[in-house]
Amino acid sequence: MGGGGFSLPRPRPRGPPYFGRNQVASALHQVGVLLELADANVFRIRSYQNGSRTLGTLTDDLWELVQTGRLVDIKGIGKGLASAIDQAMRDGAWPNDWVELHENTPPGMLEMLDIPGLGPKRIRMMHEALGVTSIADLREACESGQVAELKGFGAKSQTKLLDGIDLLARFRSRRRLDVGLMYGEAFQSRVAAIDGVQHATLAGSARRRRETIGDLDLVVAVEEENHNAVAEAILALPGIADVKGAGSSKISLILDTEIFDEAFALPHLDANVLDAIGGAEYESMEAGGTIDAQVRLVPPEVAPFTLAYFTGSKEHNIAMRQRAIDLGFRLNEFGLIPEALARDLKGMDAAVHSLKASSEADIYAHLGLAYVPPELREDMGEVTAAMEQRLPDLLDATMVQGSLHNHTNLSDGEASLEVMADAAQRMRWSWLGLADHSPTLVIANGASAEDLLAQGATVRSANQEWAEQGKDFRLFHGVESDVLEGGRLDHPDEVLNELDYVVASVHALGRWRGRDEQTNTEELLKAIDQPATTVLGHPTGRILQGRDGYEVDLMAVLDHMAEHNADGRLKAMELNASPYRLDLDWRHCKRAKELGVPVVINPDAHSVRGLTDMAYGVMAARRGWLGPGDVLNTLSGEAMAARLRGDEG
DNA sequence: GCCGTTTTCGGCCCGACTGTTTTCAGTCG
Repeated sequence: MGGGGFSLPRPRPRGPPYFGRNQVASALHQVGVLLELADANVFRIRSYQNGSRTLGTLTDDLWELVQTGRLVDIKGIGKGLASAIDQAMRDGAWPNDWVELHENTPPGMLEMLDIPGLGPKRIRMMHEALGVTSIADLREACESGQVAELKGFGAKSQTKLLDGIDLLARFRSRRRLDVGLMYGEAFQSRVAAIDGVQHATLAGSARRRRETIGDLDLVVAVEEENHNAVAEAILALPGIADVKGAGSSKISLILDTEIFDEAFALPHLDANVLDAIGGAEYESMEAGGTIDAQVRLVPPEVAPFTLAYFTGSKEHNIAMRQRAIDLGFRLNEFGLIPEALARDLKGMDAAVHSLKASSEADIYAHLGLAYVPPELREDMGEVTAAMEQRLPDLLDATMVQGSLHNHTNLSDGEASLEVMADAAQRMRWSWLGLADHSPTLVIANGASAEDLLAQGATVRSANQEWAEQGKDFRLFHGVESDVLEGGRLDHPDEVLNELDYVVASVHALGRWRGRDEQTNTEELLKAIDQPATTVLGHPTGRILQGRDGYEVDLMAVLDHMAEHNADGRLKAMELNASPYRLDLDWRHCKRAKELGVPVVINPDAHSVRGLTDMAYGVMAARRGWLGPGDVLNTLSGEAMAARLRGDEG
């Protein structure tokens, strides 16, 4: 994550350690990709990929493991990787062969990996035979007919490559969760309505509620004899821009906005976010956008296995397969088959011997596992937890009583305090926090101290009125303060002391993205140490599909916040619920929970409709293993008031 | 390159589809 370009991370100015955990993970990922293009052993490639993944989610202090020689204790890090990491962190230089791989691989070959249907093997073949080193070269080679003459290629491959290049130029490869779910739910309901379809279920990353969705997976339960008729009906649906492939059990499509009954409309966006994702150009692209979809047609008795298989993730499936193998079974999209009966049989032939399952829960039960909710299927320890019956009870949207970070028309929100409060009550919340922008953020009409304090008076009188009416609803009055040089906040203490809470957020992305991880982390820690700071807002500043966040060691930030909380000072981490942000990332939610750092899910609403973004925040929180006790949003108005005052319990 | 209550060597998840082949390699999920 982060960093942007594809080059080995540069050492920190002060060391050792010269590299942080994220930088080592990034280097391993890059070497994995470069090895693919270099035609290396696939299992060697996988080792680098596994290593990168492991370090990306490692909670132990990597530098400490290096110093105590315990790197090899990490599962997936062996002698080879350990010695490379050890040397790099101590000396500030990556291994020579890694550097050489980079130098010997033209950057254009990396870009070609994004072309659909083209992988490392054929990129390499074209490189060696035709000297193709970029997408532009590839287009030329296709147009002049050279590619079709290569062994293993033909006229069709050549045409598909040209199509793929066009597709790459027009569309992004992944869609945000909110957009992906819109397409997915529209497609699912159209397919479910076809005669002969028993049920159609959205699987894949959409069902796991990932922050972005690559393509839609739809598992469709249909009796065998109806497969052909249903397949034909699907291919005749509106909104199919292209058919990439259609077999007896699998259909691969590209959907466009014709899939929607109503015209495709974008939500209101604040200027900041719109700018980061490309402004008006983005809006027109989104309105003309597409998404890939894979449909699997299976007999009803097989559907639970297919659904589990295509809900994934790949890593979760590998862990599940391993569990099945350990128990003497073979697990695939057709069934859970005792190895003794399956023997040499393949696919559906073997599946006739499968154990029965009427739902996914049965499959987990056959394997001695508790049911794993889709959001957790990422191989982040959920299979082991399911084995030991210690999966968390997850948060759900009905448990939410309020949120802290929302805007009114005092700064850049659309609606007044009264309208926002009314909307929150209609959502059955019992409290709402208002945190308008501070003066430094001129672009967002940051409010002066005077206006802010006047808003506080309005809040108090509104609260008094509700109390007198016996209504269980209250407003909390805060501010979203910019984090300034040296981690200072944007108002003097005497102003901040008048407020219920302070959300400290970084907005000067230009400055923060130009600096190294260590400097950013130190400045963020200082902002957290300010006595008035209650919440750290959108902690990395990322805009999904728009821009990377600034570099920061969030594990260190969370450790620091944990110390404050242990000493009785409330320092909460925001999970910004806007589908354009979903920042805190779910991987770090899990860490916050382990450390006892409270998370507060905030829609960062700039309008009444913005409050409904809360739903995406809850999805991300579930992915991060958070339960009702891990977030502030489930507290009653009274309990929340006590937490903000600093009372115990 | 990693890993080992069958192994320090020989495995490493596995099936569908496509386009090129006439038995298979590449790509994808």
